[in-house]
Amino acid sequence: MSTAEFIRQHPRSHRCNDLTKAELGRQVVLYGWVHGLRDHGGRRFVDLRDRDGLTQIVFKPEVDRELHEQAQKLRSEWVIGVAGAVQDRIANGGSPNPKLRSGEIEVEAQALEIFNQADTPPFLIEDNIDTAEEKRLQYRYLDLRRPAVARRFLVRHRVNQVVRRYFDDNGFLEIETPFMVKYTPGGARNFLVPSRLNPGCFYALAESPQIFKQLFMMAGFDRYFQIVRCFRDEDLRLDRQPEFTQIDVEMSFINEEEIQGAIEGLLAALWREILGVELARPFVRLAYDDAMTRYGSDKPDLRFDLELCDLTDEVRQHGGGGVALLEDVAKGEGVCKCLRLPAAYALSRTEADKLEGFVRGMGAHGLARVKVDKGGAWTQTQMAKSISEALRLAINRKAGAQDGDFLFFQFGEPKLAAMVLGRLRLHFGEKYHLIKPGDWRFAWIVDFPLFERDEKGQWVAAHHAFTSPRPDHVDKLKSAPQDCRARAYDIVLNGVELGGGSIRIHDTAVQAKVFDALGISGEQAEAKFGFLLRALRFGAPPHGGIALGMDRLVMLLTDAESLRDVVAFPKTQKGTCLMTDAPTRIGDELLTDLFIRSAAPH
RNA sequence: GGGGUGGUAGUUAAGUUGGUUAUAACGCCGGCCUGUCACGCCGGAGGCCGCGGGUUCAAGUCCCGUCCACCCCGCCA
Repeated sequence: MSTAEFIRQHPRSHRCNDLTKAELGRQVVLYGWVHGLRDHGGRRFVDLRDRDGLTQIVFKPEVDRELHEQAQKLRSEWVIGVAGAVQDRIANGGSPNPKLRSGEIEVEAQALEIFNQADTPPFLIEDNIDTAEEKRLQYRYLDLRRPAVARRFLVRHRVNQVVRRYFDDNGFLEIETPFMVKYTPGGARNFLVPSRLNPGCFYALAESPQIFKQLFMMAGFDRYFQIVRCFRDEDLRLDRQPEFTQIDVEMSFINEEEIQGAIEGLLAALWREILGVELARPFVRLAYDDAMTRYGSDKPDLRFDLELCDLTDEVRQHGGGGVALLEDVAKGEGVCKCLRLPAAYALSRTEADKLEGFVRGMGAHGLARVKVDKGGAWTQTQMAKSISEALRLAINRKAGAQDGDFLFFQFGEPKLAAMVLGRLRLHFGEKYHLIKPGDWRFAWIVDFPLFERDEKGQWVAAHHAFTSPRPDHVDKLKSAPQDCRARAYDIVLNGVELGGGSIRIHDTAVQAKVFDALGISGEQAEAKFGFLLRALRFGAPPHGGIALGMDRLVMLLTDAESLRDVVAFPKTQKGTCLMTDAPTRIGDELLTDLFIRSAAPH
């Protein structure tokens, strides 16, 4: 029988996970891949797999001798169709398999069609394999067959559907924005697309729909969302791909609370429908400064304590306490921060020494530490000997140091000191298993600075140039930019930044003041964002929005270790696709058509 | 651009101070097996030790370079 004939005579009736005792006695047709084979001579078992699950097929010589013979030829990953009867495993003299949804039944084969044979796959199509990711990416279509991997994409699909239904129910319009947009310098690097029709000109691939979604508000669309691909030509990380998906949202006539409420509603719907978990709302709000001070991060993992403390004041009051390392802090340069590891978490001296290398890898100059002894004395390092008693006692008091605790210190540049201890905190959280599974700690990080200094000391927008300052800070834009706070917010979950957004500037006068504070001239602003500024003058509603990292969301919902696990065809750290070999060199003839000459070394 | 980890049968790993024929498990191939589901038993095949150079009587092992993958910093509003 030909494939076409078999499919015509035996159209698929079920998927592998559909069959349970409810279908006993039914004639069914299943299509799928040979997942496993067990040959007992007189009984041949095949585990048939499709995207949903497994069903056991049994071939019996007394039912059809020829079919039973044919089954001997089957091999892993062959593609077959089977028609037969659903039977009770126990009644057939077997035993149920509690690991399978279909584990109480099996299908007694009465017709078999081999649609395709298969080479032996380079790795097993099973959940718990230990194969290098390199190999898995090279044969991604095989990796995607593995049930644990496939499951993540079924969840990803569910997320898409829940998001669409939620926003539709709440009056949001889903409208696409262009991928090929005008290049604007600053921010993330853009991928460029040459314009054949406009020699020497390039489009940029949109790093986000930011400006377009604001223009939707000016168009009066009021509430917008989009599940949209974004492109950034930056270095990759565990949680960063050059193309990624955002759930992009913008609303008019609202404030921070309304946007945050809408997103909390969305996340609650997702957690309810995907995980069956009811989230407590509203989420915690945490000021940026508090997050940095207490957790050393603007995306703190709130599932465990081990908070940092700031010792800058103590060090200054005691003039550095005779510790050479603290002299700069005492003179007013930089900060002194401390992480206390309670005695309950056993850390050997060797392990403590090794942490030095761990923090140096993050750019720290070193890791000063002491061990607290009885009565608040310090031991183990030079700093323990040289410090004045007064400062030592002051630090013990501030840090709450007890006998047997370790204290780890960072001095100097505030952000680096916070980051290093923040990462050390995460390291301890992991090392001592302080995180319990199934704990979802959402938080809104608020009161962000409006500006930050770039490497040249220039003030730049911390979020982006259209972020609204707090109304009471507009007067300080020029005089005290470091004190200006933005109407911006990040949503953080378990130490992962899920997304961020802001209330935008809708007032041309305020926008001009922000540009002025950023040192952007009227002409520069006009050249870069002229169309947006013009739109502001034609009746812009108060508006604001947010974008959520959709891939990261799925990563958290599926407990994936990497963003690559939830992207169907991800790129490697060098931005290549191991399956297709993209990107490739392009010949001169083709480049000539695009008016491009490559300067790459050959 | 910088720091780190790794690369040995199809896969995952072991491989001592440089030494004779490079091991194992799983997978694969052949045979047996009527209730398995990580089936079991018997037998077998399978290697450019990432690539290039160097040291040496001798290199999977030591040295230099390079490529690839991963983690981190910078970068990413």
